Amino acid sequence: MEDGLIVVIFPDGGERYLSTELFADKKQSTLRLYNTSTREKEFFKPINPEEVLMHSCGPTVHEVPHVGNYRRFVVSDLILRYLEFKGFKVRHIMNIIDLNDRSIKEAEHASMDLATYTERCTSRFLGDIKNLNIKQEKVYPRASENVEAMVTLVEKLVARGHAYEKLRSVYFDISKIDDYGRLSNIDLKKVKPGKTIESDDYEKDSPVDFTLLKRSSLNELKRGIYFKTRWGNVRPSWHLECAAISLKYLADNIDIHASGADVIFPHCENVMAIGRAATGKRMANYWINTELVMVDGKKMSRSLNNVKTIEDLETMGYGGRQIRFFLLGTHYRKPLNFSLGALETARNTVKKLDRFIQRLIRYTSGEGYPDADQLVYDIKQRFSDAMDDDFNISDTMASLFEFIGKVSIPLSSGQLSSRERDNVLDVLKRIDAVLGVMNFEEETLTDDARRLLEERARARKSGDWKASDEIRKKLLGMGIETSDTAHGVTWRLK
RNA sequence: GGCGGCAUAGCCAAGUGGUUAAGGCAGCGGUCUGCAAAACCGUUAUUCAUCGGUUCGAAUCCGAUUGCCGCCUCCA
Repeated sequence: MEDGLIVVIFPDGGERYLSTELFADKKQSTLRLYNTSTREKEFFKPINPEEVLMHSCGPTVHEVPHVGNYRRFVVSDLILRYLEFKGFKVRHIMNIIDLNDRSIKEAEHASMDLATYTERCTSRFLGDIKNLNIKQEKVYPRASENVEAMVTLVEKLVARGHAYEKLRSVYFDISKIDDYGRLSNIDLKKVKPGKTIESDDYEKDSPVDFTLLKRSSLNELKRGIYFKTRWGNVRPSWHLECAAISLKYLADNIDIHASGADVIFPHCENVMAIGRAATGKRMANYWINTELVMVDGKKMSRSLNNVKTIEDLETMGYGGRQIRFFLLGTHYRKPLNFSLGALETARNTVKKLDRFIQRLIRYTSGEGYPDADQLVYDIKQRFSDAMDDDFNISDTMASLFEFIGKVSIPLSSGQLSSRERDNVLDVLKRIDAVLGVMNFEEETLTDDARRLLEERARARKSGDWKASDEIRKKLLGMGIETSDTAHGVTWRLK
């Protein structure tokens, strides 16, 4: 049989068999991704199963990126980590757009050299993604360092008749791309002309064509912001930068292109068009676009003056893990509302995870819990089922918290054996290799705190509640909470 | 105006044709405790924006209505 469906009915439901070799389909993964290009969930089939190629549109660094920007970086990170969890090796590239209209303008405002100016924002970006526990790449290709590849790409486009020069700027001719508009589902005949024309780009043959290379202005020439080409002194556009970097660092045809929902048109559409025109191939097979972060019902953006940076949130007392949890907590294709309440929820939830893990770490073993192995088996299964379904993060989290709830029973009663405890910790670590929100480091006390705890134990023994309460308050001031349980005094960091 | 999306408890959010509508946060009650805290147990939507239709059966499919959002321009 070449193709078709085999139905197997097991008397016990068959769950245990599904993860065995019997059902492992080597050719087709169980992961389904929503593809913007087809507007459907599709099974993920890598071009080369040995190495998945993925490109994420990186930040523009004319400003420090804000929380809204970081959502899609965190989502890219989740996808990357999950692919690795599934056993794929992934080559991932995130570009940094340090050469565009805005950064040139902002650098001038700040009376700074362009490179110095953008480097400030870039280093902030690199620090932020570290705080957000986003996997560090070896290299983040900068637009400014890859201009040669961009010019070569434009030469190719011109040679193939997909681009033309006009008054020392080079434009992309979209009329030669038969399926232009497919990604964004835009019918150019219906787009209102006049609305899409940039006022200074009148030289284009058609108002819908887009700029590849802009001739540098007199001011830019003076500041050294130009690149010598056969068409004149120019600088590259955003769409060209993104496409050229993807082609140079990855391949003509890659697996995943990840970006934001707000830039499907024109950006991703244009990147796709450039790739198609230059190579004749599909630039990427799967186009993933993360929805936006909203503030009071409006998109978080500089122009609406409602942005928050990671630093802002850290000043407000929220750490990287909490922010990551907040950004991850809602499915990537749904808008995410930013609010203090939502951050508070993230903080409390992360704390709940932390406490559970600390209890596991300190747990001293019991005689064993019959269901423990089954629970570990079930969470592995449910976790990957949920993530396989286009990264259904709500379902993923639900499975995680149900697991925690169920393990809490033998953990509280002291039944869990040390082997079972280790298995629980182990599966949590595997899950966190994807989620990146947990902390497995054992909490420790300072000598001072340890002494106070002992002092308080003595006070309690002698019934000196006043002294005991005072020490408790003191410890709380040091960030240590105490609990007096039937099995003795326990403590945790607040 | 064109294209697309969303509406489920106090808040956040799964579920997209069929046994009791996941999970988180917050709240409430209980166990424990000198009092707390934590932990554990229990509890919080006869109902899924509204109206109509299809169906034996609808949060889920279809139509209409209302409200909100995104893109088509800055921002990214």
